[in-house]
Amino acid sequence: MSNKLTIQRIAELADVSKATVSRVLNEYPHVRPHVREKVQRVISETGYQPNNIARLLASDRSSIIGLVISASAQMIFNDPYFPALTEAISGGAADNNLILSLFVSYTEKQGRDTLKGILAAGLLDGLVITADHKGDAFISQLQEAEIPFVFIGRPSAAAGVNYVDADNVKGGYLATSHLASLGYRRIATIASDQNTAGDDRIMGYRTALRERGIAIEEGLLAYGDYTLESGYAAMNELIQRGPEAVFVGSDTMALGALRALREAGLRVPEDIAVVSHDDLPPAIQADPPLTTVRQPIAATGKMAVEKLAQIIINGQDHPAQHLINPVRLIVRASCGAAQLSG
Amino acid sequence: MSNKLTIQRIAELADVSKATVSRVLNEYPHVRPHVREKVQRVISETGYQPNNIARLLASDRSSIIGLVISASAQMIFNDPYFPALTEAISGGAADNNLILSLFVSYTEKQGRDTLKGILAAGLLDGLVITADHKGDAFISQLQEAEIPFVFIGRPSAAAGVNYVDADNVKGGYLATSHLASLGYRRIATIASDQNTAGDDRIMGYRTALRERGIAIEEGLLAYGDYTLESGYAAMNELIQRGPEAVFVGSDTMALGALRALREAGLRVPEDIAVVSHDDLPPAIQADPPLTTVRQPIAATGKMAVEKLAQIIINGQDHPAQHLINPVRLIVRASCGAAQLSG
DNA sequence: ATACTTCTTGAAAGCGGTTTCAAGAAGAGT
DNA sequence: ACTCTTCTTGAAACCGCTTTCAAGAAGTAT
Repeated sequence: MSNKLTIQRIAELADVSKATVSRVLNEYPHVRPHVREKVQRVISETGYQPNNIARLLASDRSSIIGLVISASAQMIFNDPYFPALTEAISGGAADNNLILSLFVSYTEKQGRDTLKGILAAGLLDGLVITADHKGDAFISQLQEAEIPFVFIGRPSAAAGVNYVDADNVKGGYLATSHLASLGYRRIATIASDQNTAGDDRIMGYRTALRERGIAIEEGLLAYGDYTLESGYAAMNELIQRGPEAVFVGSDTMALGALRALREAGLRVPEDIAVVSHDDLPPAIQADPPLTTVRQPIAATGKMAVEKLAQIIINGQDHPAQHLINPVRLIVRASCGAAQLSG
Repeated sequence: MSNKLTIQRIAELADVSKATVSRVLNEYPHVRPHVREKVQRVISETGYQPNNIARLLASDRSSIIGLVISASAQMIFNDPYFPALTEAISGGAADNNLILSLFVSYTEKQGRDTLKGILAAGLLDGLVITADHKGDAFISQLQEAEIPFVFIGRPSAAAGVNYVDADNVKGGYLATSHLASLGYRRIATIASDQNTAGDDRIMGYRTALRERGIAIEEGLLAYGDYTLESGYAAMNELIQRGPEAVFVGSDTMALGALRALREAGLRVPEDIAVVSHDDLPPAIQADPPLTTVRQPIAATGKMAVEKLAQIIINGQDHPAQHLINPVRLIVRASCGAAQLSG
């Protein structure tokens, strides 16, 4: 309604055909420089903005991608991970001239329904999927719909699926090795068995211990679901086992672990060292500040969108790509390293 | 591409014209029940889904609404407020058959640019705007574009603007009155002067004190920006003044305040009582659990979308509506009430 | 010059719906 | 039985842009 200008009007003003205006708009070759300039002048003078909808209809592309977040409410609201990721993806979409639509669901079943609706509507060019569960149920649905998609976080059935992930094995390895190198031997871990990130971090943990010839004591492995509460509960369990150090699978769970330790009268790092994972704001705010494995969330989000944009334009590549982002250890006070060296 | 079915094909199968199929699709009257059923049968048998884009082009409506979040990264990542709100709006959009697009910006200037892009693209039917600043700059831009919009949180220039907000004055009033009724006299507050929510809560605070005949001591007012850190800093300032109680403008800032108190060796609620605002998860997780004013974030988000949907369909109403959601006090341990009564 | 290519360009045919318009069918009133 | 309304319905125009196709213009090789 605000936009009375159509391509037809511009064509008239520039004294060419609609087709030529369209060519200029889409930067096609085969337009004489002289004509191209004239059209561009008219466009900028009038402030003409092509109608996207019409464009989409004619070109069979919407430039809208969806971000599907399927995770428990607990997790979405208490761990800054999802906000951080969402923000990165939002920015990435803007950079790629894509509109980002957001779909949030709390359970796997709800996620499937949401997805069904999205796919049926057929408005989206592609999807970025991220879930706190293994989410394989989504994959067949997506593949059937033949819509381009990229996962964030490796799905457990990853064959043929494009995904972007952090190097979680390395993350668990770095954290654990760091603790081991500081001389700790009884190193516990609080991980998650809900998704592959948790599995991978445990694998890194095991590898690090094995490499150092430290026997793995299954009683030193506890599980949480990324919430502060679960970290608290898991730590309380572990305390019985008298660990010297603990690698916690997320900053938020580490906050819970710290609370459990404080209540038990244990000092960090003097009585027990803590290293966590993610390096989100809580890590710095914690008392003591957490030594943690930094995960490049912003880069991950951006890469996912870029990969998706590329698939949308060029078609799926074979084989599917698995993009793994490097992680690195950020040393703060909770591991006791500063204390030892200082 | 997956969808080879067109309205034309359905028309052929049902042995009617495209126009009639369209009428059935849009639930228009003047179609014989018998014909309507036949068409519906064909539609459900084939699983036909009308092409949205085409629909939009023809009907000049996109069914896409935007959510513009303009707030500092600090705030978006550290306060569950925005995730909670986003989730509610996402759900509300789904309920109203609207697609939600997300736009995040960190600064007011960036927000204006984002908005400019959105408006120029002309793809959206309406916008929900929420900002941590007073954000009035957006309003003229929106009004010029003649796009329907609803604010969440009262903009300072609210005339003629539809908005949904919590009853912040009441929030400040309830919190402060509660503390006063428990016998505290030197009641401090940590508020924000960045947005109207903060202003309103302070107003409620002042009113409550005035009503009880408690003199207002300007030194007992400190300011924060909704981050944990700012709550910590503000509390440290206030400690000098020896308050008996403090009303903190958000749960997250209260967490910071609690830390400052703990470090100062003050016990909550024995040495100083704390009441906060929002009742988001941190309030329960805090130690001690926070007495806080519950703000119906989910309802607010939902109402905003519904209001927007209504404006999109029926046009702007005059005068603009201001929807204020009630708040209520949730009593937990941090105010000392339980202790007194138990 | 002549015959081919290669460029440029506009006309027109979509894209898949919605909406207008007119006409035939059915119902109402006298 | 006849006229005037009100229902139903299909044909066709239209939404605003992209893309195909064909033709005229320009450039090149003989």
